[in-house]
Amino acid sequence: MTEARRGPREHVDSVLAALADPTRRQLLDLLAARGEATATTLAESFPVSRQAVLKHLTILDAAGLVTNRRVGREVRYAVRSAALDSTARWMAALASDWDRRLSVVKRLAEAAEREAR
Amino acid sequence: MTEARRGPREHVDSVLAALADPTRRQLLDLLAARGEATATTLAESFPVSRQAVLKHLTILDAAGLVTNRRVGREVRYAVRSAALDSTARWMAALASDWDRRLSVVKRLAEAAEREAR
DNA sequence: GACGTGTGCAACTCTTGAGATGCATCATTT
DNA sequence: AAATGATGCATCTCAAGAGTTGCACACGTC
Repeated sequence: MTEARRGPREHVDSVLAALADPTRRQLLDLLAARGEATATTLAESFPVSRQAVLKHLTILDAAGLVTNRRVGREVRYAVRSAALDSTARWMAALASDWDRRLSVVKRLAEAAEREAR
Repeated sequence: MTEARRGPREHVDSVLAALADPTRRQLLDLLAARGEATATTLAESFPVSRQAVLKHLTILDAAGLVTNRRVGREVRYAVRSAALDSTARWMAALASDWDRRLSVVKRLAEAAEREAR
């Protein structure tokens, strides 16, 4: 179940929730450094249990930030930058949207002040 | 205490943690629409109490996403897009960094395969 | 200076999520 | 098919965070 189909809103939601945890960000960094790794391998270079790592990987997978493929008896995970990239774009758009609205409010305030004179 | 001085790492951390909550994102949207508002006013158009709104505003303030100024006996909050913008840049940089590392790993894998032949 | 309204603080409840443990299961290897 | 090593699942604990309620304090107004 590698990433379910969802609207952009829920997508952003899950990515932000996934990135909110410091452990998951470290995990992503480690994964990016190795290219591909299993939950068991990752847990060895990590201060938490394999099951904890697996939970995080499941969450990251639901957010579309990682993918997994089965190779023999092991499941290898890899980073998937697309979801992160789209969320970055969303944030940038939101930031500029705020700026737009704020400048509008500012203009209105100035107009009201001129009116009051 | 409008946004403490911190390194870029902790900054990103607090922004992501702040944005992880859906209620806070709605709150930011509402704030951006009004330009400026008090915790009491915001709570009136919101399904939560004033204290709950205030808590969220405190967290958003710590993340640098809002500012507050005192006007008479009320405290008015406003959106501050700078922190969001810088976090968006951080995410985009991270995404491209992953891409870079992944392509390196891919090249190494191909080289190893040629070697094996 | 008294009254009303908005803000600030503290304690409490309740849910969520991180982490651990134990055991079952499934695929390779001999 | 037996043994080994990896994954998968269920349950438990514990701490953090969202939300509420109640009350004290501060600021403008009459």
